Amino acid sequence: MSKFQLVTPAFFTGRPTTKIAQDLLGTMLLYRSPQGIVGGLIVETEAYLGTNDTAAHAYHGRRSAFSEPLYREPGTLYIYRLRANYLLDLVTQPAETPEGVLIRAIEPVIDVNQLISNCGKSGVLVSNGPGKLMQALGIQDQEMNLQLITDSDLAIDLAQRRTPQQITAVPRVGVNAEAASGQLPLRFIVAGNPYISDSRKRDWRDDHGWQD
DNA sequence: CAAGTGATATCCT
DNA sequence: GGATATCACTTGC
Repeated sequence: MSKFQLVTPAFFTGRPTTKIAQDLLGTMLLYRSPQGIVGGLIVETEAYLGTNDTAAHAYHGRRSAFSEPLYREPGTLYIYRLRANYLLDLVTQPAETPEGVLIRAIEPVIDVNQLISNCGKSGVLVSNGPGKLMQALGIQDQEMNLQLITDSDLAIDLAQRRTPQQITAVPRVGVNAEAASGQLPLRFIVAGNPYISDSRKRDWRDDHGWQD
């Protein structure tokens, strides 16, 4: 059994959210599921920058029961439903600063068979999207919403971290290009990884974009 | 109460 | 690989 080095709330503050989003790439997302621990490497994230970000739930200071988690302490889980899907956000920055990072894709690593059977798919379809990765992990409710990651069944392990050869910043998905924040490159990907959502086969690398 | 919204499954070619 | 139908919830009016 390998040693863990789990991130604490301090990981989610002390530097810009854009930096935190990039730091999360290559870290190991773990979930203690009823069937045992499952997990994978984070390969795609998006930064959401609070009240000035037209794409953010907290744009213009909007605050409601729905967006409340964004205003809590760093390391708070923000799990919300978008139509038929559950999405996972990690809250960054101190309380009352409503910023966060959306986890958009992971590369399956721990108990891959369990991840596959949870979603009934194989290959990149297991986790190459924000809703799909939650299905693969087996999270299909909002029980952990508002929990601190350190108090939850989710964790991020730095001991099993891998280093991307190259991080590429591209515009976010589904953000109005006309809006002020539309073209900002706030989506970060591990270049060459097959599990990036909507990635092209020709962009994939044999080593999945990891060093070593 | 109506409008607006992103992700995915499934169909097709 | 591309097009399209289907899904549930939040917010502004």
